[in-house]
Amino acid sequence: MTEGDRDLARERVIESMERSAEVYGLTRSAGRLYGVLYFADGPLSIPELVEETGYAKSTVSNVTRTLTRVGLVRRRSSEGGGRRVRFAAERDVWFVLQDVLRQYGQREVETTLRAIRRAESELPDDDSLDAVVHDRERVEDLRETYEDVAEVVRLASEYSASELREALEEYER
Amino acid sequence: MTEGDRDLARERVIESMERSAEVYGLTRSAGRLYGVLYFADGPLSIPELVEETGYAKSTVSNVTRTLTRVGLVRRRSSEGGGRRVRFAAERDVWFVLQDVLRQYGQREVETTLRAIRRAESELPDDDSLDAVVHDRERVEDLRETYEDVAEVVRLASEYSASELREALEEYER
DNA sequence: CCGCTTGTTCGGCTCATCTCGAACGAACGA
DNA sequence: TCGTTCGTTCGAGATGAGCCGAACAAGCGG
Repeated sequence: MTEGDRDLARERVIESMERSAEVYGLTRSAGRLYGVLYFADGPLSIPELVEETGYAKSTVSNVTRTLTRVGLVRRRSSEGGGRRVRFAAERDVWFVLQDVLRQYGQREVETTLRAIRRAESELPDDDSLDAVVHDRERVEDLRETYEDVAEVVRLASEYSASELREALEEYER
Repeated sequence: MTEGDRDLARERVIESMERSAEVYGLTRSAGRLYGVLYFADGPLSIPELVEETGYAKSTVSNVTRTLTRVGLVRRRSSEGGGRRVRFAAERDVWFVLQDVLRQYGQREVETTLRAIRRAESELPDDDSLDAVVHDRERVEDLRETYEDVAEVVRLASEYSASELREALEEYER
């Protein structure tokens, strides 16, 4: 029966989305909801998602909100005049990953970089103390690496996946 | 007093390491332990780490093990013949990030890719069913993007931070 | 106006995780 | 040999997150 095969294949992918969601700091339920929406024919309402996933209505409501907030899902409110809210998955996966890169990667790296720079500027200038010189070197190393990383993340979030791939494949050290 | 300033600056950086640790799926204590080791003059033993961080001995024991397992810390066992175990931070931050990229990023992406490919091959060939064609397209899109991503992660984990930066800065679309 | 459906919010339950203290095994020095 | 120090392991307590059911607000149709 091909219907069962299709469901099985779909289920496999959705399960891997559950795992991915955890990696990105979301819940497994968020991964599943996104997966169901990803394969859905059109936007789905909350009751439909409840039917499809088995989660409680309140869970679906909360999770869809966070999914919407982080940009993985678009909220198509009240199409057709009804009060019914419908959700559609952002199906461009690279776009989603770019968003993660910006919202998590970039923010995280730049926050760290700020902390490092601030620490560096607050270190006393006393070059006679070995301990201070020692710390200064350590912090400097950190800063240099993080500056590179921040720039890499920034640039990476501006290219498409295939462009990135090309850029790295063409690069000769 | 410059001693206080130095401690403050160090504390700032360590706190940002605590946050980073959380992002990488570790605990705050792991971030702090790593930070203390990062600035330490030499390898530290567990009692010294207890003294420095205020954590219980058992906590330090457990956390240092996971830090060692993921490669952020090296275990210098029994130097000088003593039973005392000493820990040293892997101070090359980019090396650490590369490891994260490989162990988490690459593994995660490739696992997902495998799941997608498997799903694709298990989808029935029945082209008369719209639903199947529909799913096949969806899965194909996923696969193409993830193939690019997997390659990008693989390549990225082979270059240094500055090389990566250069590769992206030089790239003209 | 009333019933029905939809979506949100709130409190509570469960389960996992982090941390601790205590107990234990091991090695070293006196 | 005995006491001390070090590192690991175990069970327990606390904290937080995820999920649920119930109650509530908001529209819509009869």
